[in-house]
Amino acid sequence: MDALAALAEPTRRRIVDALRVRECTVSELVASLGMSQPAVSKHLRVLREAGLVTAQTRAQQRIYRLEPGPFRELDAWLAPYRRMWTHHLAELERHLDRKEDT
Amino acid sequence: MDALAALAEPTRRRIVDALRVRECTVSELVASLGMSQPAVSKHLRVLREAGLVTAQTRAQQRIYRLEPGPFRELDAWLAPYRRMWTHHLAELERHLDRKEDT
DNA sequence: GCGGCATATAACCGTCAAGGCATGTAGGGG
DNA sequence: CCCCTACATGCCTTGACGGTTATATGCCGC
Repeated sequence: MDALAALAEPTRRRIVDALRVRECTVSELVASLGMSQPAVSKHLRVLREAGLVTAQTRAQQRIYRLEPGPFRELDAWLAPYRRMWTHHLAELERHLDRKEDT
Repeated sequence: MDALAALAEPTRRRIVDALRVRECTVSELVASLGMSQPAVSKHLRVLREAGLVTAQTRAQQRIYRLEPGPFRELDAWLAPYRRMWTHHLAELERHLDRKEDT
């Protein structure tokens, strides 16, 4: 779950949120984030090493896009916890049913 | 998504993994984690402030249990990304269908 | 009330990450 | 070739974090 650590950073979440809409070059991300270019490149490196994004070279530009794998892993990790609130919902329903009887 | 930052820590993930099975006192967590009690208490504080756990006082013990809310939020945040790999799977299926034709 | 148990907080230290600036590198255009 | 563009990397500083030991707080039994 290395992806989780990478996504803990607000800036990096902003990056993946942007990439979810469409793939972007570094310059586009720099513009939309209002941060220095080296800072953005460093965040992209972290995301790359976590496998969350990949870069494709076109001329001098690097086009970054999301990679689904780690998101699936995160989803799988979260799965057992999903049972928690579905169970809660079931309990709530039972409770409401009992109240309806009275 | 403050919960994400809290869950980025491996030790804190071990704690929530333990609490997923059953609610625990601090001493039980200290024993199962093999760490000093203050360290565990600090992690529990972070988890509390992120709303991931709540504590119930019984005598001198604090019984910690998971709170579903933030996990649901995390799930909701992840939802749009889920579309990503389901879409990929659909593409893969189409690809395989085409190969089957040849 | 007092001593002891369970937990929280305080003070401190080492480490690490995020941001800035300056510089390196690679590819295209003139 | 040269230079400019687009990006990566190195270095530095600062602030936050995880761990420790020592100490405070809160609650029970006697």
